Amino acid sequence: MAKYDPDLSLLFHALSDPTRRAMLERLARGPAAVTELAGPTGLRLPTVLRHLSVLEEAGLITSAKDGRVRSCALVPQALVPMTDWLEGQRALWEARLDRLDDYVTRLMKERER
Amino acid sequence: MAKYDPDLSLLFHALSDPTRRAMLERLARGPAAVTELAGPTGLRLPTVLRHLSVLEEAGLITSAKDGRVRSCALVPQALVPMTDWLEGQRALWEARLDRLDDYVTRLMKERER
DNA sequence: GTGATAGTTAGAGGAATGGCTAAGTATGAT
DNA sequence: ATCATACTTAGCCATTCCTCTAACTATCAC
Repeated sequence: MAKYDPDLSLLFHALSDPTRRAMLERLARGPAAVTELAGPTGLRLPTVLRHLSVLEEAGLITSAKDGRVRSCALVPQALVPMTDWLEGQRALWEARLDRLDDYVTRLMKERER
Repeated sequence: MAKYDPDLSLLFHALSDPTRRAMLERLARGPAAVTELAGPTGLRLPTVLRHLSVLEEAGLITSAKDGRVRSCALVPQALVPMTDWLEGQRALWEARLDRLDDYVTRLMKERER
């Protein structure tokens, strides 16, 4: 089992860091240069660059250099594999929740007698 | 910025490992004991236990001991914070995609003249 | 109580992560 | 040509992660 899906792992890992999520939230308002993304984080540039490369390797952002400025932007479709997986799970999990409800309900009815 | 939301970080981190995702997928088919979860992974028990505790600390599963067997089960609502965040982002990202489309369309119309 | 079963705890080791400084390169402005 | 800006690269350090072995505890079955 557990044939590993590098895509999902990279994606979930990329989102597991609050700094990176904050960067994505900033980028949701439009493309931005590296320095601009660094600003609110309080982190040094090399550190920020590492975070950006994690995001880029996960396919969540693209970046291109224009003159001496590197501009970063979201890759909108990038969330799809994750939302698909979560959606699939949610469906199954809720089915289980229903069965649990049934079970509890049945238990309580037993008690009432 | 980046006021950190430990919840989301724990959740995304928990899902970033293929072994843990496989365990969740197994649990989606119903509760299971530790040894049963360990089986398909090929990992040693202490390793499996560590994965389970990551899942449990993220709030994705619960476990309870009955006799000498520990039974693990999903916590169905646990995915909600993640899907909420992703849904919020998706909305913003797609808005950006629309604007990009607009932009490209406009560019192409300019070219046509 | 003996032995097998199902976890559990403690600890070690190597790789990956997240942060830094220091020193580089490339480009725009004067 | 000089200087400031905007990254970029290289390397260090502490911590966390994933996995293991070895030894332990707690049931259950005889």
